[in-house]
Amino acid sequence: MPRSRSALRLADVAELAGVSLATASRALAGRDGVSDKVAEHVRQVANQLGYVANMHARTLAGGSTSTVGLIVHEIGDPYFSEIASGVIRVAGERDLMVQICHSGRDPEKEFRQIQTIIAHRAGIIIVAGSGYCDPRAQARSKAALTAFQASGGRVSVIGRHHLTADAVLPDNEAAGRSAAEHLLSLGHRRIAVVSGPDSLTTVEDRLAGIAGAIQRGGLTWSDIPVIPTSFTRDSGLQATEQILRDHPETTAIIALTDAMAIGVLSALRAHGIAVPDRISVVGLDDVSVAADLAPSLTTVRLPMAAMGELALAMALKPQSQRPRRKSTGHQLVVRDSTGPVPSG
Amino acid sequence: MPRSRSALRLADVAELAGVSLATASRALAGRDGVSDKVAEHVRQVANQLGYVANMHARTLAGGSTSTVGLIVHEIGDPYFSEIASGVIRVAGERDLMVQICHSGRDPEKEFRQIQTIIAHRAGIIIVAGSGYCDPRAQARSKAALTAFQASGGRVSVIGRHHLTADAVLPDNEAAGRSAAEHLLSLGHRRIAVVSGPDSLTTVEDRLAGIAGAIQRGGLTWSDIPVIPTSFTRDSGLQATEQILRDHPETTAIIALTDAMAIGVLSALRAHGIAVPDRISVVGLDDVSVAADLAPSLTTVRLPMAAMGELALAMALKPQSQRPRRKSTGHQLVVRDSTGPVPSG
DNA sequence: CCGTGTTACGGAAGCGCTTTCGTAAAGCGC
DNA sequence: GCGCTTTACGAAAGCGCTTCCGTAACACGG
Repeated sequence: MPRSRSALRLADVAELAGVSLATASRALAGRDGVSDKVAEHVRQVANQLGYVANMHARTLAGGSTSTVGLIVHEIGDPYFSEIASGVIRVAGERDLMVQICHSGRDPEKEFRQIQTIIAHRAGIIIVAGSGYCDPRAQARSKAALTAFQASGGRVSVIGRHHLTADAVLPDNEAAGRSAAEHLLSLGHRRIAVVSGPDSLTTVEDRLAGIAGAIQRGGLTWSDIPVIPTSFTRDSGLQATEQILRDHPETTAIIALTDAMAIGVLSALRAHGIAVPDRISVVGLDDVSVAADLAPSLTTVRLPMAAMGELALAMALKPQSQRPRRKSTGHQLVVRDSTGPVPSG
Repeated sequence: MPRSRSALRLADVAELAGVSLATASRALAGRDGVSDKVAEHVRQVANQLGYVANMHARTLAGGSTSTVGLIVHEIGDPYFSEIASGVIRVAGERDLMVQICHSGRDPEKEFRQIQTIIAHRAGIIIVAGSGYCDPRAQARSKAALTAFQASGGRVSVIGRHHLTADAVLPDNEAAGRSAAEHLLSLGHRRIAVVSGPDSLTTVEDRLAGIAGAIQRGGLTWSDIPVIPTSFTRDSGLQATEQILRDHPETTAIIALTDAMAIGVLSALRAHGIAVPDRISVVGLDDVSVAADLAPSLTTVRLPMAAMGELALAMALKPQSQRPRRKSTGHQLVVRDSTGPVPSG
């Protein structure tokens, strides 16, 4: 698309204010070397003219970059839109722009998006969402981000990645453990897990937490049916069909994300199976609708918006010697979808 | 934040390829005036070096802008995140970046965000979400956007605004009518409306549709309790409390958005009121969880993602003589939250 | 063989800003 | 009053790219 040329340049402001370009620039940037009187005058003229500096020129000239790139799987997914909301909120406070793009959980596409963001000379790149268990999947992205950091860019990631960058780490393992322990404490022994793509670290970690709890509960992890699918409602639904067919004795289902848990509930409702009387369901994430489902969903809350805020806040600080890592809390939220194991 | 200086410039590529800056630029832009052989060679060198052009320099130099600004109320709101998803999808196909910011439904903040987007020299600005009934509320935004268009920028809005720009118009009035007619056809006569801020055109339009249907149904619009609140779940919840208190004979509630309808359902559940046996509930929008609530929510579907796609698609076409306006469809989706008026 | 197009490329002028450097004016002690 | 530093400002050099213009090199018809 064609460039939009706003005729209004700093030169116009300078001329009208009767000062030089340099002085005008300094005045507007709030830099010193200009008397308060002149500075104020320039600012007034600029304001009155409705002048807005050209970011491109400003950045090119060696000023500062004021955009942050955010890569999410898909902004329509509540998990990511809540993270984005946190990022945008913090960005708004600092007058930064947030550029969002979709990775579609495709390492290749993710790489291309990173390239684009770098081309746009963002100062900060935030990668939200799970990393890949196989380091090779993200090798190119990693190289690009490392180069980006080497040249002064800041990177922070949300979730476990094979990247040397500041990281916000949702405690997926503890969250998984928490979900499993909750079911165990209710007496459930026949538990099934609706899992996600096993290439993702998030899946790996959550499963690890669940496995740990299961074993500590005296059960054998390998006896537990784990259905790998994708992180969507429909996958949850289909996985549930499979569980009902292959493991009819199941009394509790853990879905690795709330999105899938919604599908699980939907499938159970379609089959007329009472929740939690016959089967208990627990999710992970606590997306905002979890409380409004019926039965309301027992889940483990991860503070998505806060994670977004934190990720940007970390990136805004100067790079530290070694990458910072902040774990977020998690919190079991018991609602109506879980109950004691059915007697009999 | 400091600028990230990638040492890699087009000059480096040109030198390594043994051509001039001009030729290198042309080769990479795919412009003609370069032999295929040389062009291919330059492209290869660039690729191998991992060169990515500096957008700022490119834009400054009179190239084209490749960013679109999107203003939403709040990206965490499913209504807007679905719109954003559509915008980002189309943008991705064209290698455009999408900058998202929050207006918070505050005209002043909206104006500031527009300024920022303009400063970033976006070529396209998309304003999503309701306009304000009072033209003065958006006067400054309007002026800024008009100037933006005058200087070659493209603007499209989603929802009815007092702006001369291409518009995607969700048919709010018809949607409202549809919701009301559905309840009337089920025999409901004692209907209450959970409304939103009456400063918004969306509210005005949806109410108008409802009012029309009500009157055509032989009822008096002014007899219908309309509770103005804000567009949130919690407002829906509180409004419902008020309805139950002040209008206990109500048999059906229309919530102007699904978010509020979720709150309505929640309040009714808390009071142990059967839906739809005692009270029917209908929402508007059809956000993706509407189908998974229990009872699943009868609502009127607006194609949010498609609206986002359309808005960007329109803006990508050259400006037309008179602003284009595209109405979107709407579709009543009958689910379990509505039923015949209780006998007795 | 000359004039005229045509093609392929290089030189160089900006795009609008920041920033370094230079300089005039002002302030200071003696 | 003279030299010194300090302050307030202007001139000009880029930042990395696109694009206008100029110029060889070559092909063509007459």
